[in-house]
Amino acid sequence: MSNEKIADVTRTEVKSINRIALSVDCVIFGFDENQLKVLLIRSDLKKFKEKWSLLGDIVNPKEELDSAAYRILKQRTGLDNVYMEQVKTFGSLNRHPAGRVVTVAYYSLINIQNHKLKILDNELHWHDVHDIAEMAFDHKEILDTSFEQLQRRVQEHPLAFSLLPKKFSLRELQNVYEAILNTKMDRRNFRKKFFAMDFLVDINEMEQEVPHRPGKLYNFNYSKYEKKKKKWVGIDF
Amino acid sequence: MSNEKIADVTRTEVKSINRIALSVDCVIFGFDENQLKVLLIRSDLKKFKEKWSLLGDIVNPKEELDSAAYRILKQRTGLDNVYMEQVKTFGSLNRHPAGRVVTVAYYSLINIQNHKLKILDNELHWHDVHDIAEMAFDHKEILDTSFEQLQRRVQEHPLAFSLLPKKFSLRELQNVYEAILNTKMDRRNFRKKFFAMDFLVDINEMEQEVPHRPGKLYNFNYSKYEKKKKKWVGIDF
DNA sequence: TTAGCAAAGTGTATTTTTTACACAATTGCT
DNA sequence: AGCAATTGTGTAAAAAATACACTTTGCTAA
Repeated sequence: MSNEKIADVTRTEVKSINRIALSVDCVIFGFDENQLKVLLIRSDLKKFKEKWSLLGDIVNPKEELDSAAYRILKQRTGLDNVYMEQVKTFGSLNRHPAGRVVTVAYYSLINIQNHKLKILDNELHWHDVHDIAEMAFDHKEILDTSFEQLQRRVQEHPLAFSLLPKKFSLRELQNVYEAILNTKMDRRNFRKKFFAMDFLVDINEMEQEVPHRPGKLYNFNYSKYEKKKKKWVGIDF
Repeated sequence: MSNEKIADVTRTEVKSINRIALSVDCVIFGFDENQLKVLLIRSDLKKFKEKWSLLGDIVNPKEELDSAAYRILKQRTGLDNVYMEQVKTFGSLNRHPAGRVVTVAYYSLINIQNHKLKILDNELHWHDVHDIAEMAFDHKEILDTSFEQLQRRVQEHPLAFSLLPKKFSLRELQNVYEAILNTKMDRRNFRKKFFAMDFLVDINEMEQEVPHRPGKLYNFNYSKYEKKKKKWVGIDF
């Protein structure tokens, strides 16, 4: 076969015998109790009973891939306007017991506080990313790949803010980085770096109801960031 | 729909009506005349006549995605054992005139000298990556995305060597980085950096038939690299 | 009210990494 | 023999990353 094969069918269609079931799987990350969490559902496949799986669904032939991923996210979390990124496509012949199902993996970052307001499905649970041994299908591999991609991307793009409320303290921000990168950072150097980038806006509010000196709250200024992306300094403590 | 839908069909199959044609497209990079090149074929679709397209084909339902990509590469270049990496999956509803065809993009890096020995198809041509305006389908977008991924990855992994013969001079190596990253680098600092990493093996040979002082030739020591990956220093001149 | 706790906030010195830069040596060519 | 082209080499300056400790603030509980 060669790519003329596609060409031949221009006026007809790709032979139906060559079609393959396509799904999307969403790795939904959240941040709570200073841990990076992932939203999973209890698998109801007999084969995988008691295992957890990612949130996914078959892609409709008339549906964009990204739309399918957003649809699932919306369905499961009630959330809109969420950071989402394609990770990789997994297509092992035997990855799904129902036959050949190729899946396109996405990860997304949500503010878990928002989500808590709308728990739609009590088979859904947040799991500590580092505390997951086995999963259904090849979902552990998908999760691992997504997590690695997140670790890489968070060092070069302002993703951490998607996991936090609009107002956050520097400590919370640092906690996100420490949770994702699984490291400890120096508080002073962390602050220095972020203030030097100059994308944080001091909103003149303080943390409330903390049993110690409250920290200042900040916003992330996305539009300023868009204008001077160049100035983003790698977070690689 | 929810992911129970997949579950329901465990013992049957994903409904055939939901299946989608799946293809792979290969972005095959080579390095020649100090330029980064990409191997394209003249599209024979009427709609895209006179446009160039990537090398691709439909994925057989019983074929792994990676295998399909390797199959195309082998067919078109005669080459085996080539560096290849999945880039992203493109699935716009109208990206292909034959109907819904979702395509998984791969890029690969080959030593163009090897390939020259086996030009199998005279509709194939090497194009300067920066000298491509329009392409068939959404292939320009796929090429751009792949090129950007290559630019990112080459700074963190020893990919450049895949574009060169086994024996190469430091000047050739630097030329690869300069071509991919589209920059000029300082020769002394470049040499310093690579020698510090200590993965180059001086094979005690010199360039032949150059009209000036010949440079030393080196191998890249992959096994040493595998052992101490940590020591790879980002190439970000 | 006050003492103690917990975390916020802050600056400097040291080390490491990156960058800038110029001249002698080698080979092929005429 | 001299020229052209490119290799090979070291050091100093600048920039970035790291290490590190004390004072301040607000809350809590005696």
